[in-house]
Amino acid sequence: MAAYPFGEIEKKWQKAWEEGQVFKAPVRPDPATPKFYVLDMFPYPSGAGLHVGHPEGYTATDIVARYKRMKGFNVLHPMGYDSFGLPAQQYAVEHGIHPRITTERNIANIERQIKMFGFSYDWSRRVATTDPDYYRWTQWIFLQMFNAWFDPDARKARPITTLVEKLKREGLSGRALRDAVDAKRLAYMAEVPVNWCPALGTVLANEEVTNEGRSDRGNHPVYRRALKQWMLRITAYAERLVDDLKLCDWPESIKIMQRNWVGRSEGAEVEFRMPNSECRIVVFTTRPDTLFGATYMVLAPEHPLVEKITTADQQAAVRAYVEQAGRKTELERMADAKDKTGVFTGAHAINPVNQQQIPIWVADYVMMGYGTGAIMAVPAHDTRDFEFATKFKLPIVQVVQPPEGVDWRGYVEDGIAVNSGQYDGLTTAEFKKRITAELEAARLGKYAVNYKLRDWIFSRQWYWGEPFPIVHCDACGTVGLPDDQLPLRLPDLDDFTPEASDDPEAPPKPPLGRVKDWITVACPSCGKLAQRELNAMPQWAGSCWYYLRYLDPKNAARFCDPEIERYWMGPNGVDLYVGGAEHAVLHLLYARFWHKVLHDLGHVSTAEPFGKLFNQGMIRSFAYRDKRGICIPYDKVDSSGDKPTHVDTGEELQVSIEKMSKSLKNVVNPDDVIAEYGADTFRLYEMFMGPLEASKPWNTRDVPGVHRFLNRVWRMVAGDEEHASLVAEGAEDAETERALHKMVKKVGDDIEAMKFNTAISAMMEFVNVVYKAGSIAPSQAARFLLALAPFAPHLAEELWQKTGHAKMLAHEPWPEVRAEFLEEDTVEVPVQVNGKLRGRIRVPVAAAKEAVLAAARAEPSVAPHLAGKTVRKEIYVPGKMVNLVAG
RNA sequence: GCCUGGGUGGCGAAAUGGCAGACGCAAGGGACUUAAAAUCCCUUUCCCGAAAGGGAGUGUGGGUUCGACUCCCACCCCAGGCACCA
Repeated sequence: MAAYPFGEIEKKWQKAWEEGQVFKAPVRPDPATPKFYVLDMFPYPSGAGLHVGHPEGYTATDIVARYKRMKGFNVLHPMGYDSFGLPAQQYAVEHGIHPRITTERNIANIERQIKMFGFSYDWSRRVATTDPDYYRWTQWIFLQMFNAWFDPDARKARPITTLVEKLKREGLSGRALRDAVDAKRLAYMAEVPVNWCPALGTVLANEEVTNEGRSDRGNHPVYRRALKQWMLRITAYAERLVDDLKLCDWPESIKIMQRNWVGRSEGAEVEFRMPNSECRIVVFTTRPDTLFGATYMVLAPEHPLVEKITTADQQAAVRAYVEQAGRKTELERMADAKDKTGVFTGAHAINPVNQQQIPIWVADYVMMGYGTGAIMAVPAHDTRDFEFATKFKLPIVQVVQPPEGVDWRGYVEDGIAVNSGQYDGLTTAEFKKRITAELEAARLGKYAVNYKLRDWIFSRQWYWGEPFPIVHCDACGTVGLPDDQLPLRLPDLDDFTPEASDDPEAPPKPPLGRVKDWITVACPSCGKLAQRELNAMPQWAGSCWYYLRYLDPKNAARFCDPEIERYWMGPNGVDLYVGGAEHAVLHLLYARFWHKVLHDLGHVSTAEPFGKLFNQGMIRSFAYRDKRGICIPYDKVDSSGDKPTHVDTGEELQVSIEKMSKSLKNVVNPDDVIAEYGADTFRLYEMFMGPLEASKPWNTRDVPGVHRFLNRVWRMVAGDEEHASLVAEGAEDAETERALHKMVKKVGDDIEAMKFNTAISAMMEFVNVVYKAGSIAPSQAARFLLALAPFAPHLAEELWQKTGHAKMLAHEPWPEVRAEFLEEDTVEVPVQVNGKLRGRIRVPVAAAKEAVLAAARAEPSVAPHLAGKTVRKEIYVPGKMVNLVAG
């Protein structure tokens, strides 16, 4: 395909933009100029480099950034790297290469790739989470949390000193005071059950554990085990994380996912007493109205009361069960969900509403981590209790009357109370309200809210993460480093392997523990020898606040200057944040949490970090399989016929659309596409494929289509050996001018609405109009180039220069749209008879209804359909449609 | 099981109460060329028909409306998320 010289042009303008610092945002912006902060989710610099999914979001934000600059905004459009993490750590373990080296290498490669696309990033603001100048402030924010507590009265975080004062006033001092304070910090240590993999020597996240209860990497056994870990008190923010979603202009589906993740539910805590025992079992229930139907109770295997209440003759069975349950990972417990197991403790509890004695069981379908770790079981109206009761032959008592024709067994919706004494006849809602109030009055229960959300396990036993700025001192306890000792740098190391062990009970030995001259340090508080914290932070840490560092990346005195923060973040935070939906919950929830802590402590001005969020869809691609199910690479597929066939054997192949992956041999490499067609074509293709939010398949066959369009633009403006340019002085044509205004308006509106695919088709239509007309005036060509520039910036700049403009177009104003060019004198109106299209009439825009209807009835293609019928109803939607209802 | 999206030509898609298939790909035809590539022009939802024209048509079945791809009800299929959360 003969093509415009994209390779040369793209290099030329990328160099010009970089050397001219064309996209550098002002360091001290003028508050009078409106701002726009458009942000991409920064990538993890993996060894595989960019895939075609990355530039999809980056192109979209680049279009918006370039457009907003032309509209007169100060645009902040930065890029950086989320460079701590497990892959570099594992690579280091396997190849003995320092993760810093591989990380630097990978960043260099991915940055080279990103720069090929000509994105208008302000590279002077680049950050990497592994830079000591960056993680210094990650550590500083951690210390902010360590030195803060959540004041339930103020519903916000406050400095820990306010708690110390308060507790002192209450008479605490010494060790007791310290323990009480430590237990309330936003960053605290606690013994929690974790997925412990002794062979890897680290704790694993749930998603790193397979269904078989083994490690995703290496297939080593994983055990459930209680270990002392750093925790962040995100649960204190559960309510605000849900409530403040109303401030976020986000896709509703993402908000729903976040709400579900936090999982707020309202109900009551109810206390069950036991005969002949002081023990009391507190349960959480969302259905206090079903108390009369509670026929047994269940404790989680880890529940502290299990041991105390189990009777002698059940001791052995309960112990065996608890021990076996403890060995299962959370995932195994879920896998066994269908088949309920459990053991009777021999003990009974008293149902507070009817004084009945009901048996207490232990079963692993009750989780220690949710509610109180104990439930009242109402088998008639809870699916799980129903299954359990059926299996173990426990009584099932109806207490809710479902609507006519619905079986009450297993009915879990609302209904009318029955078999509930004085409460019979109440609706579920009324009953809940009354019983909760009465339990509260009798001191047997209270209104309660529970969340699925758990506190965030924040430590990892690996090397390649931010070190905790913490020392452990025998005399002073856990002490944060003073600011002047930050950053606490990662010490160098030759062997990154966490100490592996076959013994699941052996204590963790993080790799940092081997750096003998690093681990001991003078306690910042008392000066005696103390031990550094040996764990490192998880990968999420650095990405929780990077959008703030971009604002003021070189500031050595603060994480960000407050005045600069107010300018770029006000009033609603980041104006546009684009990334994949895979971060819908964790990254976005964690970042919101950190932001709220910083907000409470007065360090940032907004309640929410990301005002508007947009999720790009996943780009997948075709995968071809032969009869045996073996994947065939693209260069072995012949798709010239009706059905794809194998180039060598001619065998017909099965096509499917899948995620790109090496094993499916369907990965498209951006480098190859750019080499063949150029970056502008790549950008345009990804934006033209379909709506940004939709998941769609990459189809290499379609790429030449947009490339052809760019060639047409080139020839239209510059011509080539065989074709003269269509630009001609004095070619101002009214039709072209009208088409141009219409196009500019549509492109502008579509960019604002993130509908890039239809913006591109509008530009294609305009070029088709010009080719039909045969010429275009210079001023029209110039305005067309301005509209094209956000999408295909290299080509636009080159043609802009070729048409005699000395200054770059990057900061030219967006072309003006004038209403008089959008209006037409006459309009074509379709005419329907009984809702069926029969003809079209052309009428003046302002024509009266009667005149239009008369013209419609008279239209030759319409009249025959009315012959012999009475027109019963006439509808005219001005400028849109006529419908004649006849019978 | 629950919660989100989505299902429109041979393919990617457009239209979100008012002309279904814009724009692009692929395919077919034509022009240019010794030829090919590139380029330009035309055709292209399906069925009946030589044509004019007619009929059907947006996953399936109902409904609301003068009018439904669009709104409502039920169902089927695909993708993503959650999943013993009491």
